[in-house]
Parts: sequence; structure tokens; C-alpha cells
Amino acid sequence: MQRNSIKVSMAVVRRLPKYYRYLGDLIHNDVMRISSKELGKLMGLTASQIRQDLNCFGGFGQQGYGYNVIELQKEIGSILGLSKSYNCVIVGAGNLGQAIANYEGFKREGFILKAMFDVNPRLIGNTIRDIKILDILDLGEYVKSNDIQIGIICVPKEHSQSVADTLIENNVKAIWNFAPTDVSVPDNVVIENVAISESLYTLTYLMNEDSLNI
Amino acid sequence: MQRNSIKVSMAVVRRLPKYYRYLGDLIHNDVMRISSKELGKLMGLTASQIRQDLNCFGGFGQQGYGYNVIELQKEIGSILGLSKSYNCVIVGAGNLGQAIANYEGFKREGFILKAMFDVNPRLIGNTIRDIKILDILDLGEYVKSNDIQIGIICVPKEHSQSVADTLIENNVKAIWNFAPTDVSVPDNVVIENVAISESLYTLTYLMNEDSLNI
DNA sequence: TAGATTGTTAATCGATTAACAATC
DNA sequence: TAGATTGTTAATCGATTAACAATC
Repeated sequence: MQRNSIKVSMAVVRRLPKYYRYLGDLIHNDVMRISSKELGKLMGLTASQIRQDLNCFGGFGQQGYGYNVIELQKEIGSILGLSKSYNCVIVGAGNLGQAIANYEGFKREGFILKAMFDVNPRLIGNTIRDIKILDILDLGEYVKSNDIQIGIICVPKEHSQSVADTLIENNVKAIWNFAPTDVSVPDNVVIENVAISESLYTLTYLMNEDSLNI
Repeated sequence: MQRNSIKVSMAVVRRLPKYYRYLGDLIHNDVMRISSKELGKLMGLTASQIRQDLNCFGGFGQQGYGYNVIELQKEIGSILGLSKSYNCVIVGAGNLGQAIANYEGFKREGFILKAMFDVNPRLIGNTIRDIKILDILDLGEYVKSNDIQIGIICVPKEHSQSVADTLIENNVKAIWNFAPTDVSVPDNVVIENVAISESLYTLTYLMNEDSLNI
């Protein structure tokens, strides 16, 4: 449990999904226990940092033993909110929207894709993995009447903010935005602006880093 | 120019693409000059941080005036290595690979997509935006003989490391990995492991943050 | 010139690492 | 028990913010 409402820093929060993933891999490889030292070596973190991170939420380990992998993964999943399920819609049924719809891990972790939306009449009415593509004009009405909590935006950047606004008006609680522009939301809605190209530009920076120095 | 080989921190580097994007938007809106204060308000950063960040690379501003938007964007693009062009291949021609192939900004910023690769015989031989999908068995040979610098991995995670190894053996300099697992590379190759789902889990964390506190 | 805003140094804040007593 | 490893406090390191002289 988190100690007395001390705010956990975003630096820690953004490492949690990585812990979750590595612990999942360990489970997959039938590893039952792990020390902060071993996990650190695996993930490229210090043992100290791992213990600090985990102790923001509680004492999940045991002196002299380490951590029970299954138990720890379950705890972190629960902290991340992955023990719940979420009704989702994808807005924009192009390649990226379809890629996300097809992603296996999505359903496994409790994300229930209820519908997709698009403007393209050729796509409307089609089905992707049992998921119907609906007319984007019906987005607001659908979101409102189907208790959608998460909206996933895969439309061109020109339309991302107006799609977000429609989602928010109809009580979406979170937006996962893949349009290459930052979408704004009110305080009671959470947002992740993904901006995929940023990691590509970081890559080219690193490719050229040496030649930057004088 | 970077002052005497002082290593720029990754915290700064990862903000550069965002500066580049926001400056591009300003250019698009015909804004010719901007102060660190205004840019900070726009991007949600302090003016002080912006000046600190930019001065890792040089004095691009002018006292009493601010920054010339076009000039600054060009400088940052150049720092990011975007003034060069790069030969790229996409490995995995499913939805995600196709989404990236279709991304407009990709070509605009000097990323030249030379070919795509897949195992699926139904995809091999097809064409996406003039780009041929080739047999993954020919990947190594193709990469070697076509001076490919960047490999983009969009295959299932089980195959991501072996694809990376093939790319590296054939002199790729950078890997942009979308498989949901961390790929390892030697020191002379740069890697960005994207792990898209991590931002989704951060989102669900933030959705549930309040209920975590005691 | 006067006002504005930079570049840069100093101060503060926060995150990471180190150390070690507690304990399984 | 002895060895291992945690949880946690203290020390260090790095990043952000504040302040201000320089200057356009």
C-alpha cells in the first residue's frame, strides 16, 4: 500500500509497466523468485532503485529471499489498474487503429474493445476481429450509452482535438492519443500523447551524437 | 555547437523532438519569432528550462528578441540528425508495419523506405505505396547490398531479437523496435525499444491513482 | 535610449545510489 | 544458526528553477 498519500513520482510510475513486462517474461520462463540484484541486471537498473521503487507501494519482498515473481507481478498489475477491465473505442480505423485492435495483449490485460469509428464509407460496416467499424458521426452517442472509459485516437492530427472533445463530452475518463500532436484535456480526464516519431528522432540523434561534439 | 564535448543528458535529448514538433506547428501558423516564455507556456515547460536546454547546443536566441522560429527549428532538426537522409527497411508488413510505411512525416523528414519484409506468402510480392514487400529470407542480403542504416522491427516479439541480429550482422546502424520486448544490441548500434503498451498502462495507473492512496 | 529577453551562474529540488540494520 | 537480501535512512548526484548581468 502506498504510504499515506505520498505522491509517487512519474519517474517511478513510468518504470512500473516495464517491471510488469519483465516479471511476465520471468513467469513465462518459470522463474519463481528473484532478487532486486538479479532483476536489476536483467532490466539495466540498480538493485537499490528497484527496492526504492517497489517500496513506494509496499513491502513486497522478503529478507534473505527476494521477491515472489508471480505475487509481485500481480501486485504491480493491480497498482497499474490492470486488475480492472475497461471499455474502449478506437477512433480511426486505418492501419494504426487496426494494428491496435489486433494486438493480442490488449484483450488479455482487460481492455475490452467495444467498437471502432471512421469517416471512410468504405470502412464503415466492416468488421475487424468481431469489432464493428461504425460511422464517426455516431461516436458521441455510442460512447455515452455504452459506458466507454478509454478513447484511443488514431485519426490524422487535424482531427485529434475535436475527436478528443467529443469523447470527453461523453464521459470518457482517459485518452490514448496516437495523432502526432498533443491533445488537451480537462483535469478530470487523463491523457497519454504517444508521439511515436519522437523516439525515431531520438534514434537519429543518438546515431549522430559523436559527430555533434567539437 | 555543443560546448566542448559535454555529454547532453537524455532528459534534454528526449525533449528535442518535442521542440522540433512545436516549432513546426508555429511555422505552420506563420509565427516568426517566439520567446522562451511563450514557448514554455505552449509546451508546458518553464522558460528557464527551455533556455537551459537550447544552450546545451548553442546560443540560438537574441537578447530582447527571442528566437527566430524557422532558424531554431532548422537548428534542432540538424541536431536531431534530420538534415540527413536514411535508408530504412520495415521488417513485418502487418498492420503496424503498414501504418508506419504510410506515415506522411516519415518520408518528409528524410527517411527513405527502401523495402518491407514479411514471412507471409500472401504479403510477399505486394506493394504498399510503391514499396515492395520481400521475403524475410532475403533480409540480410538486401540490407547488406542496399546500404540500409535503420531497421524498423514490427514482427511478433518471439522473432524480434533474431531479426535484430540479422540487421546488425549486415551493418544496420540503428533499430527502431516496436515488438513488445527489449531487443539487445552491441555498443556500435543504437536502439529505441518503443513498447507502446507501457503508455497505456501509465494511463490506467493515472486513471486509478486517487484510489491507490490510503 | 528603455524595455525585453537572452545566456549563464547559483540555488533548489528531486531522483538515484550507497550503506546498513532488520530479519527471513 | 549463518547467509542472503530486504526495507529504509542518509549521502550523492543530476536536473530544474531562480536570478541577474549582458546585450540586442
